Amino acid sequence: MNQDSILRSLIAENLVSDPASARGRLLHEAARLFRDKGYERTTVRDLAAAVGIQSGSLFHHFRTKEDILKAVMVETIRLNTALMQAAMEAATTHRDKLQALIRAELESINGQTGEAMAVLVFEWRSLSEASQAYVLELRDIYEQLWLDVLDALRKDGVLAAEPFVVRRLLTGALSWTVTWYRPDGGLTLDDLTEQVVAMMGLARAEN
Amino acid sequence: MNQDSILRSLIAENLVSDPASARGRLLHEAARLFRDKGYERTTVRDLAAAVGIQSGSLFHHFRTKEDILKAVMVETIRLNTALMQAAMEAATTHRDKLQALIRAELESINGQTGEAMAVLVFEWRSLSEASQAYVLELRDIYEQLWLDVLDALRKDGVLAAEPFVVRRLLTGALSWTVTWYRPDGGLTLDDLTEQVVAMMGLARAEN
DNA sequence: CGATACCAAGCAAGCGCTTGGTTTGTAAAC
DNA sequence: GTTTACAAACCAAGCGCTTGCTTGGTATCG
Repeated sequence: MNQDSILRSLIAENLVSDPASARGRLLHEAARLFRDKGYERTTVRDLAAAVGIQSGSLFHHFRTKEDILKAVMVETIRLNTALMQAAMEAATTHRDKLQALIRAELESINGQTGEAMAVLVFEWRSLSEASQAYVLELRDIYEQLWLDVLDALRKDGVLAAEPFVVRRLLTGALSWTVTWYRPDGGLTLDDLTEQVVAMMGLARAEN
Repeated sequence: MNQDSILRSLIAENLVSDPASARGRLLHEAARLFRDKGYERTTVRDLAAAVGIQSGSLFHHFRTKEDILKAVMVETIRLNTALMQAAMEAATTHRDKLQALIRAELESINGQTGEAMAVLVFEWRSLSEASQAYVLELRDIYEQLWLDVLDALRKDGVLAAEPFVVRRLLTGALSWTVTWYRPDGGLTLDDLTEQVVAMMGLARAEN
């Protein structure tokens, strides 16, 4: 399953919005605005203008402004969980599975869904507690993917640190790339993936 | 020079505010509120109430609300640059210098100045561009501390990845701890420092 | 004809900040 | 040692504007 077919099957199951639909376009623009200016600084008038409607008309599609933020986050997590799963299943060794996860997360953060992923990281506090709880549940699913692979590497003796600590350190390291990584800067995502693996002392040459 | 004497000499030079002064107390409360609720969600009425004055009286001490955010960030960077420098000078080998820097940054993020450091990380976009430029200048000073040490480790052959990439990955990994690390969770800051070093394949046993 | 998608207008609340005036601390003048 | 002078610190009130959201109505389309 490639990225596109994963997206299409999620749309078919009504788990994410079709980017071509009115709702999908709004969520895409919302992600961009929320990332660029932050959730609080983005007004419903900004959001409406971005898709060419009146501010009041937004509330025909979403009950509240916060619902828009929640939808951005929920759909992003759903898509990325599916992408991670696919990426990992394609790899064989534990080390390659980790590399595949790192690569996939970097792709999520710095690729097509980057705007939405940045929102997920930096606008967390703007969600109501109830919504946070719901999003956290979804998150746990793909966190487990990481922990399983890291546990295996630990048992292989190639990872010296605690898996759950490593995962959290990696979450920070990879999320943070959104603030500095630019694909046109002479460093490809593959390069960056290798750098992360190298920093962990897991570079291929040493294996 | 211990932490306290560093703080006192910065106060004497008027580079950071005395925590006991009106200004110092306000900045402390502001850091807490900004971290807990975010800059935008914190009103000048919240800030004033936190120090027991009327909202209008704030503007006797600061020209604008943004000036308060800027002051929190600037003073935090000044203090931490001084702390980093001191921590590093106390160590001898390159590896120990790196460990000292990691330990010092974790302390900054999760210790006394943690609230202000979290603001520095998460409220960056709320600063005007002019203020951002000014804060960035201050930041460069201590980023160079890191790069020098990482360069040396690279030349020693114990670090396989690019120093500037490693620094950015570490920035993310360490900053992110503010979202999950709790000192009462059975993991001390020393433990955490060792975990970071271990993740990089630089654990002492292997040296 | 009924549902869906939208517009035009505006409301109530909350926002950062200003204003004019009062209290408080300090130190020289008498 | 009281008086005078003055600035710093603060209050009470509220202004002008923006905010998220509502309302009542209209176009579009199967």
